Amino acid sequence: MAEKMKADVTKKVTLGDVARVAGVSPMTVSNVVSGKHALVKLGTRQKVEAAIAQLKYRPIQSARNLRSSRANSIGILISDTNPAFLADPFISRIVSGISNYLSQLNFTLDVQGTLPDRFEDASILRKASNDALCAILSGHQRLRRRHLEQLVRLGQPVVVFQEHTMPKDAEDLCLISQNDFEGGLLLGRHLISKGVSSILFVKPTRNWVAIEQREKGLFAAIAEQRAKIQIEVIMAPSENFIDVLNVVKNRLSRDIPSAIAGGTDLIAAAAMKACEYCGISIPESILVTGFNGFDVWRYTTPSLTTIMSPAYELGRRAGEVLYARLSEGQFQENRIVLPVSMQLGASTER
Amino acid sequence: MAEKMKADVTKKVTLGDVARVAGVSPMTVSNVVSGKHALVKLGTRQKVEAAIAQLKYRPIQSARNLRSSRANSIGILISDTNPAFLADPFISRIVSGISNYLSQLNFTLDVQGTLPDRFEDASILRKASNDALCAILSGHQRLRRRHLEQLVRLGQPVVVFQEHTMPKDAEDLCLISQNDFEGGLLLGRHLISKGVSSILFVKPTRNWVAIEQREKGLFAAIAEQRAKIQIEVIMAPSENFIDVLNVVKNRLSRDIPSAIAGGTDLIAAAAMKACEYCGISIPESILVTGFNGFDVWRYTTPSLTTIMSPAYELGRRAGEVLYARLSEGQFQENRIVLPVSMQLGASTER
DNA sequence: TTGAAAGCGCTAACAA
DNA sequence: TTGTTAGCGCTTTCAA
Repeated sequence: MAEKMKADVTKKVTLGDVARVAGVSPMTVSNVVSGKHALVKLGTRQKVEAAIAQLKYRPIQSARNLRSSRANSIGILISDTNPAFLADPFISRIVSGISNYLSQLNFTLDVQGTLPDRFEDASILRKASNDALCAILSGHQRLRRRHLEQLVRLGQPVVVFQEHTMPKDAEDLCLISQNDFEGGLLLGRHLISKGVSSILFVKPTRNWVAIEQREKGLFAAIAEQRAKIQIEVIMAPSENFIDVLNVVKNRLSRDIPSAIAGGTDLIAAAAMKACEYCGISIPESILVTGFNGFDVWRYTTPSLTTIMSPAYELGRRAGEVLYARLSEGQFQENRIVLPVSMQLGASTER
Repeated sequence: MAEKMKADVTKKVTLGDVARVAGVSPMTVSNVVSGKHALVKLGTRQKVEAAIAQLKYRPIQSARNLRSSRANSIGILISDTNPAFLADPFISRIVSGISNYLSQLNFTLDVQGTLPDRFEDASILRKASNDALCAILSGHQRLRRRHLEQLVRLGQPVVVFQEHTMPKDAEDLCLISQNDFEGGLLLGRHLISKGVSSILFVKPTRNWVAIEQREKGLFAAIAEQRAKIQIEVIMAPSENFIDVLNVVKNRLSRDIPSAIAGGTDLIAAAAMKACEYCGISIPESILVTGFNGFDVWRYTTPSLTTIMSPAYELGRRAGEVLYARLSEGQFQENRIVLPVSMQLGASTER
């Protein structure tokens, strides 16, 4: 008896149990649970709902998935050298955006991080458990290209963020990115309007595509204005605070450009510290801009002029596009580029 | 013929297909795929592995899960008012930690965010698709308590972060938190050692448990030293930068305490801006401390003395504890509290 | 060490 | 509007 009671508590409740209690067939319960209200008379539905509540029935997803051969689940694989891969504000916002969008559609989001050189062994790639995959790549161009091709070869819908080169025969792939070029352009125009005569662009040695685009945008702004502006690019060994600080301090000991454009907000923040250290006041003696404003720009002194990233929106769009792809059988677009906007701060205010 | 080829490409490869190609039974393939190497002769295994590679076979998770009634999956439900719920550095580190730990065990992590008042309707709670659940709660004490009880009633293993009160009859629950009290204590002792005579603790109106603990720790440090130190607590309507800035500016117009302890790093950063605005220099005229050092402390001017949060480790421990729970049938401990450490910055350096 | 049989819980397809 | 039948792809169980 005790044995039996324990079993009652432990054993999972099935559709059949609900059907028995409600006095209907399993199929009717299935229709209620799946929200196919048109197929079930109101009174029947209420009986079923009562039985579901009484038994605390929760559908076993794996059984639904197996039978319907849809997982109602998307996976996202994130390549990053930092074990706390979600700590990157760009990444965390993308993932939040896609997660929220999918939750609302009753989809699950499986999140997995990987080191760039372990990408190909990621367990999420080795089992078929998601209807589609997303990825954020990192590492050198060649490596990212290989990973992109591997994703395409899986033969399922794929969305990749912040990549630009589309592999051949990749119909079931959609690339989503923000307009980094435009961001560089906006900052360049802004600095020119402030009358700068030289710009120092600071980027990490390992420069990824977005940084390249930002740099190109900056150059384009200068070309566009036919302005006689010196532009110099220096590289820090990493995006690490101390590394950037030292490189910039060292560079500033030579002479003082009229503006520093950081490849990212964190680079700009470290550059600002370098200016402070060298006794160069911002914005009086030098202007500073960042890129991808999330929070840092608020906390720097002075507050930082930067480009606002639509990262959350990137994730949401990925959700939309994937859901449409799964419903309609193919992507409507294979490339989506979202606009950015400039956030003015005190660091260029004069 | 074209039809058939298309079908070949599209149709999913099953265990049976692999078995046929390898000339063995499905059971043998299953044993190879599941890594049960002791049960399969080396030569057989190699044949099977060749067939798997040739067919690009990936096991259908839902079928495995259904048959074995284990999902190899953990869900995490995060209650937060911010849609970009992963943008919080504490949360993003917890999730990264658990994700990495589980990936390595071939477990999946399903991530879902929810507004605090929608918690109970979260789709992750309405379907049985994970072997266990984690949660990060938010909102008022009563609400969080209700959510905790709801989680326990699901009848599956649950880990909840940063909660302290254990509901009755909750054997299958483990609470994991960092030692916020100790953090407050460390900061309090540090400030006392610097000879402060008054401390202003700044916290949000909506004060959650961790903040309470930090405050208690601060008070305990003072009690411990029998020091004649004034301590005053003020509340900002939110953790929002501008809100904190205004509240602190307003308070500083009255008089200047010898130290400000922010309930979080962001609060401390805003308080520092307020000091700057009021012409009060840090650390000469006032000391400032934060809490939960992730990145902000590096970028403030001067750099901030703060408590380093073991958030990533919290997540990793959750993974460990859950895996052990699933293997052994019960939690070994129902409460885990991880230590914190102090990070000294220039904001208290004198 | 390998294989055969059975069935996990659900829903597609069809029948009534 | 409801019910019946069959089977999704895998692993448990047992037999050889």
